[in-house]
Amino acid sequence: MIHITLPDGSIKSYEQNITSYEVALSISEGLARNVLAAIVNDEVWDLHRPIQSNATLRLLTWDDEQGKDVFWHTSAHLMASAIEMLYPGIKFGIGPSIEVGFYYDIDFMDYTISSDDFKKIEDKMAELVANKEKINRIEVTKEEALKYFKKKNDEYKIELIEGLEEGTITFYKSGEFVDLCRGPHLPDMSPIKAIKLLSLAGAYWRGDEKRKQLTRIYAVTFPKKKLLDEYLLLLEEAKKRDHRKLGKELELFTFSQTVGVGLPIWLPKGAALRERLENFLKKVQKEYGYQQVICPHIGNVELYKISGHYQKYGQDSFRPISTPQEGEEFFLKPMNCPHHCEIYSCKPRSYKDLPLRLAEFGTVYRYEQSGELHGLTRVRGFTQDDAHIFCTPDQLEDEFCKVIDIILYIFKTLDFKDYTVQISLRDPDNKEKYIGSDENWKKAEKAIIDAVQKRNLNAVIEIGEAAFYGPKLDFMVRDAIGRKWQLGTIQVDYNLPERFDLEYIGSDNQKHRPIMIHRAPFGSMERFIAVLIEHTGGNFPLWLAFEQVAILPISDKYIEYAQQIAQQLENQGIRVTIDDRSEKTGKKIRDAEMQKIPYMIIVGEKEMENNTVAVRKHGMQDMGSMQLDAFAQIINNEIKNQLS
RNA sequence: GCCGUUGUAGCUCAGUGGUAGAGCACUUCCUUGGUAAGGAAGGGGUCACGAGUUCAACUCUCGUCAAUGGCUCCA
Repeated sequence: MIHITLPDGSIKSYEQNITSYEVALSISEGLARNVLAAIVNDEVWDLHRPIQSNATLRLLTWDDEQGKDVFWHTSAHLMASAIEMLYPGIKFGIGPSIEVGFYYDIDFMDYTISSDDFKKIEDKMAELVANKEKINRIEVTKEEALKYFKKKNDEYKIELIEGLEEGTITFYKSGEFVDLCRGPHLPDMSPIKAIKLLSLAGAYWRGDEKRKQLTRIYAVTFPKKKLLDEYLLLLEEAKKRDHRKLGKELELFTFSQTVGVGLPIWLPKGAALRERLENFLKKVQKEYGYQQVICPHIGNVELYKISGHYQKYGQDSFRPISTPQEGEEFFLKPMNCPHHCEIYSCKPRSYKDLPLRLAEFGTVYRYEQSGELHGLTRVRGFTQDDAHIFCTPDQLEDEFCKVIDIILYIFKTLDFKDYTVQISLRDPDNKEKYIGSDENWKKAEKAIIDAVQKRNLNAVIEIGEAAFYGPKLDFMVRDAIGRKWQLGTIQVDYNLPERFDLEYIGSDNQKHRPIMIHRAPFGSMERFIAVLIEHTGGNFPLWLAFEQVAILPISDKYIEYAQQIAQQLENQGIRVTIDDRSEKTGKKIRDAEMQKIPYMIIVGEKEMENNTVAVRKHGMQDMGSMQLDAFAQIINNEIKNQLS
């Protein structure tokens, strides 16, 4: 007999070689129906793998991330199996599960494939599911494994196997399809009830742009048809919220091929939105002791040689511009920090001046590969809500914490309730990618970790994700429909102060080196607004809306009354537009709704007589009539609540 | 930058080897209407750009540019 410890702490006795599936069955039939895999002693196992000695066991279902993982990983095999039957002789790269769904990288050899073929593949997959093919785990030696794939002439799998250690290698076989795989997998394909191939893309073998490009097929599967329908609905919703689409419809920004690719142009409504966000942040920063500065858009090459950016990025930047007479070279400003270092060093600094917090909405220009450009989220010219804090070592942690507070306050105000935090550290095995001494890196990394602990943030640590000059703390938010976006960033930097030879006189009358914090709560205005558009679906909070109230006179006779009302609201700082077209009320309402104007007020005979307004809120029905003052108070209260 | 897809009116899209269409938007006129589209008329396109094939190209071929889905990259 062996003892199995379950997650609730209970211990049950079973015959040796019992499987997780049998344990599930012994608990309840329903559980056995839903269980997908199991965690045996912290390792994910197949359900039918015998357990030989005492163990802890956690059964995985669709509700567990790891359960989904197994489900999708098995689905990847299912897809590969179907594709191999349809296109014999093709070769397979890798086929992992991803956050939602899975993909498989395939070398289609001489076949051409397009999304028109998806139906055919889906049908074949469904056919294999209907066969209830068992999936078997087979243990082989490395030699056997190599022999199998050499016979198949699959150089990708051969390369993968060659990279593995000597010893047992596992294959998984379902029907005729055999794949190199660590597993685990579902016992058979039958739980896969809904299948959808999503897209087709090129992907370099092993992510290396010098190697062959394979065809990647993205797909998703579910244990219930309903879940697939929900997911497809979510994708549709995401399309509706796409900031590129809404940006056009709401006239926020545009792109012009003549101006240049990746260079957004802000239209009046978008510019107003951006300005409001900037003013909001400026006000917060002022309270936190920041001072605004302004720097030019270009900087002498020398500046970037000092900062180290020239050596690191000079070749990948826009080419320098030069003066006609002297031939001096200038770069378009790719970041603000070197300029801010020059501001620091424009006069001697005392410890009494620190912390010095310099903020700038600095527009920067970076050469991004053409294939990378995407709406407002990846552009060649953008404005950072940048600031650099110069402080003493003693002040570092406190300053860092204050920056965290600003970022969290912004998230709260803009209704990003769900966020995660990532600490990005240096890859210690790849030190040549970074500049600066080991000692400084250690200090900087410790400062971040300490601040995160002090603010009780639940952060994940990523090795090798640091900037080349220092470690950083990144904030990711989840938007209203569950997608993750990277926004704010805070970075500790010991290197630039050294490179620019920044100093302050301490209380000991000695020279000391300040530490620098780079930080941008929004990241960039462009990117942040893109995320805000998708988060809100274009329904901006009242305080940010371009027009807060649309006044809709029922007919021309009431335009004058509408103008009186507009004047009174404008006197209170409320942004108003009057729709004085000779259209019917239904049409005016429809247009105001589509423009996502937060409030409409409809005025006609009744309102004019009683000196009232009929209010309608965006996305809602008629809210009835009220005095203008009462309405203005609703607006003002709503704004006050949003900004509190 | 690489691979795939796409490019027709301001927007969303149909269409054909014989020099182009719809809806919305726009202009004008009629209508003065009470909670998501009132009616009529009109203007608007070198069918992304450049070459080639053809009697003839918006349509077929090649190239360029751009958009787009990914990959690589991201101070």
